[in-house]
Amino acid sequence: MNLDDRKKLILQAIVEDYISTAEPVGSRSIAKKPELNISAATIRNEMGDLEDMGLLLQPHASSGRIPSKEGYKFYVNSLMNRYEMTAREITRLKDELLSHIKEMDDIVKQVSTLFSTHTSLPIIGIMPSFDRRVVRALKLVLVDEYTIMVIITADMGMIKNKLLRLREPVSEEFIEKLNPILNRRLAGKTLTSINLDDIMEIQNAVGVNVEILSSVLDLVHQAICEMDNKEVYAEGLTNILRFPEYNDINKIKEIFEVFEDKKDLGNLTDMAPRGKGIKVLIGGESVSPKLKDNGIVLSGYQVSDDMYGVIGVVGPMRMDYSKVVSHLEFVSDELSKALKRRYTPENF
Amino acid sequence: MNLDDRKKLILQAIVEDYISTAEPVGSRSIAKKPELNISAATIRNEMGDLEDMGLLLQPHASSGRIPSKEGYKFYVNSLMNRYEMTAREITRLKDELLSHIKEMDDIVKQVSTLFSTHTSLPIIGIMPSFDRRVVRALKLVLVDEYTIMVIITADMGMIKNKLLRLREPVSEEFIEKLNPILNRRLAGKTLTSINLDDIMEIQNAVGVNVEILSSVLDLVHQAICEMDNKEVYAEGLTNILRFPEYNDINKIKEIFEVFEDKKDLGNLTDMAPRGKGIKVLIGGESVSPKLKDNGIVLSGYQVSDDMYGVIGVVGPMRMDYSKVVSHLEFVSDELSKALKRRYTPENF
DNA sequence: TTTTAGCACTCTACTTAAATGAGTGCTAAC
DNA sequence: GTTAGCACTCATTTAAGTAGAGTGCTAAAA
Repeated sequence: MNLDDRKKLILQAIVEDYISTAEPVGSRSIAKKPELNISAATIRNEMGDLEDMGLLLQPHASSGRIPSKEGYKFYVNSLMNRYEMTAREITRLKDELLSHIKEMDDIVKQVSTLFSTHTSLPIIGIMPSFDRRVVRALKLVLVDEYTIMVIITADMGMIKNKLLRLREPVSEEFIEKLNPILNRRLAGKTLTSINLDDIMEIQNAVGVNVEILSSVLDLVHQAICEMDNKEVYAEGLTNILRFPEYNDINKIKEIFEVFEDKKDLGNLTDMAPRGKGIKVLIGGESVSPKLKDNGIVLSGYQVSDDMYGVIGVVGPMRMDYSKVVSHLEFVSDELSKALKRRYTPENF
Repeated sequence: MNLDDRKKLILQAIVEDYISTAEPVGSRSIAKKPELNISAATIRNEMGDLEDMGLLLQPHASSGRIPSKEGYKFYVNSLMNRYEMTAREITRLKDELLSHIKEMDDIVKQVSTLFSTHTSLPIIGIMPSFDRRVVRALKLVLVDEYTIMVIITADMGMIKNKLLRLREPVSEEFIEKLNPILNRRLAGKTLTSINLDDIMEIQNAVGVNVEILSSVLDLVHQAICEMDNKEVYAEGLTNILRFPEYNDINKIKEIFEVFEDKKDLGNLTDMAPRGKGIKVLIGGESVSPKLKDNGIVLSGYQVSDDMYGVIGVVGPMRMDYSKVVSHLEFVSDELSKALKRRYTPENF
């Protein structure tokens, strides 16, 4: 798509006007801007061209124009000015984040909540997936005679645990015998690479007490599988209700359903940039058809080279991308830093 | 409040009509009912009386009547017929519950979700509070040199755990020394009764290694405090949007805010009946002012004599209390049974 | 060739008025 | 005490008219 400078200026003016007013933009209101010294009639002609090119839409014959999906995309990719956060804003945001984060284990959820109040927009936070982690140690603890806790320590200091309830009692000695075997066989593997074969092998290696061993191992395997589920937080959804595009109850229903189920939101992991950087989705149909009229600004945050989570801002398609992008960039960066600090080996 | 039989019949008819239609009820539509053989004019007179008594309201001068808050209360307490679930319904509900519950630890959340789809109403589930539990054992496990896991086993087979991240490394021996001391001092106490004094006492009793001990003990204390937070689940809130009373965006905002924050919902614990039985709240202002126009049907479910959680159904004040009450009673009962089965000592 | 002023035309949103109808309250008769 | 009848009220719907924002097109100006 190639536009001359004047068309670009006009498109930009229309998009920004529409973003801030939510009303279709007419030629006159653009002509009034002092920085553009063009008559309304000329702008009308240009608008007609932009519409032909698919960048603008006319809700009805005698109304102003609104940006089309393509129009937003072009704006975000080529026209949008970078919003520079003021020193004030930076301080405020930093304060908000730092002063309210209580527990490190819960940091992604908390940052999502705080950032949601900050932006008055819904925020989605996805925990880094555990699956690429290399198992450092696996510990079975006998809690009571029918209950074992599996504690998996992976690299980066990630720790997960799970309770196993058994049908038959086990003894302390059994656990103590099993522990070194499990560790010898599983340490050094990534969680995803541990499969039933490994488990079977261990079973064969031990030989004794087969019946109970197999049920324990089966549960360990289940536990491992469950652990690589990524957790998805969705915070501050009610904020979306302040937008006039959510005057319609069916729209409200749709978006709340997506956020209630959360399953589709997991798809965002594949769409966010791995390392630094921001991705803007104009229309979230690739996440869920119900998000087709939304804009989503995504960022990956990093804990280590091969471990990243996702944090994203959801709004109507008509959202202040420029501002959201800078703020999200900042938050995502702070989050990465905090997590790196937390999970860097030196800190252990 | 004393009503003659005819007034009762009329009030009941009005409430039930309004519950199913959401439209103000006129004298004629009541007069048409064959079981009442009274003319519309008479009914008008009676309606006037019922309005004077504060049981009915007239939205505007020439409209039909709707039940007032008092009207609903009277209906629920004195007029409502018990809804008997059909065999079909019972089978269906049982199937739904049994076939979908995967993990016992998560049962309350899952039952809430399932029951919410079943009733097409929002469900609130509150986990039994841990605070009355008597500590049976407390186990510190060294996960890595900077990380300890506290596992608390209480009576009824309840188990909770928490990670403690330390600033200084600790040794295996230290943990092994601490474990029996902690157990000796804390076992047999209820979680709420464990306070800083106990912790201080232990610290004095040990004496050595004071600095690190105090931070460990401090964290243990924190962990214990955190554990008696009751978890609140709120599932299927979007279901509320199908009611015409939620055509108003501000109403939607209000109720979603309550459910998003969840803090106020914790108040429900004090309002639910302890043992068997159902409590109906007409207007939830005692929970949160934002729920003043809602009806809430509550039930306690029991794990043991002194351990109960809450499950409740939220709807508009105009909801089918009769049906909801029976279904909730049934579900709450099943939940109690399942939990008792799970947490009964014989099963360990 | 490009830009602009002018004007007729279109379409929505708002206002006003009238018609509809559900439902009441009151009165008088049963 | 009950009921039929009737005048009255008020929300809702329908229709018509108006205002206003904005366009597209044409013809003149640059």
